[in-house]
Formats: sequence, C-alpha cells, structure tokens
Amino acid sequence: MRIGELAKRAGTSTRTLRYYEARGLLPARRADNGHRTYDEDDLRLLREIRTLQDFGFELEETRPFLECLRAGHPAGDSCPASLAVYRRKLAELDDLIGRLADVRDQVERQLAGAEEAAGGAAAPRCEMTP
Amino acid sequence: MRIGELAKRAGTSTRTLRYYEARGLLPARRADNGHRTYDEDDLRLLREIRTLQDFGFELEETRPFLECLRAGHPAGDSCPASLAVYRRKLAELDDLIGRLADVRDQVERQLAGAEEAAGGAAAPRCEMTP
DNA sequence: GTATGCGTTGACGCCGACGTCAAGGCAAGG
DNA sequence: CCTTGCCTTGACGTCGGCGTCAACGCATAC
Repeated sequence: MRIGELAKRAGTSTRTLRYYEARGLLPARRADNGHRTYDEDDLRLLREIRTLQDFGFELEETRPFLECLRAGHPAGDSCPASLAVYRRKLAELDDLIGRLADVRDQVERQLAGAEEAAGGAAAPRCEMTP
Repeated sequence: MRIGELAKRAGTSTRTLRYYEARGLLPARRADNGHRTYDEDDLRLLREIRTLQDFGFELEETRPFLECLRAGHPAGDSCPASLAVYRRKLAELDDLIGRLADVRDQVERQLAGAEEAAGGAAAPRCEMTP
C-alpha cells in the first residue's frame, strides 16, 4: 500500500503521513523506486493516532500507544506508559474543565449584571407586557 | 504617561502595548519627540483588555468593550455589542466544556478498562495483600 | 565626553499540526 | 510522443499573542 491509499483509508492526507514519519511516529518502508510502503499494521497504528488526536492528545502523547502496539500488545493502552498518559490527560482535563467552568460562571454573572443594568435603565417596568 | 510606565502599572509589556496599538485596540497620542503618550483612561481600557483576556477572550472580542468605554459608558459591558460577545462566549464555553467532559469520560473509561485488563492479567488475585 | 536609560521602528522566532505550492521523477495508457 | 496520475523532497504559510533581537535617537547624570 502506498501513501495515497493509506491516507484515503484512514481519512487523512499524505502530508499528514509524511509529517508523522518526519516526527518518527509512523516510519515507512520504501519500495525500490523510493515510494513509501505501508501495510495493515501501519493502518492500525495510524488509526490509533487519529483516535487519540480526536481526544485532544498531542502527537507526542500518542507515542507510548504506538510503541505498545509495536511491541505486540493487543491494544495501544495495554502498557503502563500509556496508562500514565491517560492519567495525566485525565488530570489535565479535570483541571481545564474546572477552570473553564469558573470562567463560564464569571461570564454568566457579568452578563446577568450587565443585562440587569441595561434593562433597569432602558425598560424599568415589570415584564408584564400583553 | 509613557509606554513603559503604563506597561508597568498594568502588569504587561511594552511590546504588548505596541501590539495592541498596531491592532487598533489601544491607539496612543504622540509627544513631540514621537514617544507614545497615555492617560488614566488608557490604563482603564488596558485593564479591560487584560481582564477579558484572562477570561479567554480573543483580542478582537474585546473591541466592543473598548468602544463602549470610549463612548462614555460606565462599564465596558454596558453596550449591546458587549452583551452579544458575552452570550456568544457563554455558548462557546458551554459547548467546549461539554465536549471536554465527553472526552474526559471516554478517557476515564478507557483507563478503567485498560487498568482492569492489566491488573487482571498481571495480578489476577484479589487485592488482599498483607 | 559618555554611560545609562528611556523611547522608536522593523523584522524574525515561537508553538502545533499540518496546508499548499514548487519542481521534478517514473509508469501506464492513448 | 504526450498526458495523466501517482510519487518524491524542500520550503514557506497559517493562526494568536506576543518575545526577542537589531540598530538607532534623544536626554539626563556624572
């Protein structure tokens, strides 16, 4: 399988695959003419990357999962290093979500206050409009 | 007040102020020698920018608040355009937080499953270790 | 005079994950 | 022979919000 087919089957671009190779994430064998050659295992690895990327993992964070699969384990998260990434990500997510929730509440309060101020000045009557 | 003092009083950098000016957010008067000159109102505007930035607003999103203040309103969020930004941001935050929460749960489930698989294979006994 | 400290503009660097264009090679089909 | 279509490497562009030089000017203090 050449790069174009792999890209199509994984729903990504050839540029992306070359980028992954340059980053050492998904190295490719070469045919005699220099063309990159991939097999079904590469497709599996690529899908692992894409799945994790969809979860918001950085490329570097997917590396342990790939190494785990290459080591012959049934799943990318069958290795301690992968679990460590999961836990780190979980903590990051909790932290981020917590901060965003705080911001959300502050913005909501600001909005409520500003709406009240505007409504109170522009339409000081009660909202009993027929 | 010159750029250095304003930067110091707002806890930012001169580079940042020049950047804001280039973006048209915080234009500066000029002294005879070409030096930027700011007053207390500019400090107020700058603080408005910084506060919104801390909330995760993009620079462009702070513009309505600045225009509102420049128009003489008591607060940056006293104008409809600012309220619209608040509402948009609130919706964005809700959406983002929701998606992150989904991801968080998926990661947690993956982690739980992988931990169970690993624990079950490597230490299949119950955790009654003395 | 000169060292210090403020200011000025211009321009490149950074981060992440690629997109996009350039210039070329090689193979099959008409 | 020429086109089409796949591939190659290399290199610059993107986005946001600045950081970090570079090279210079002007002013005050010593």
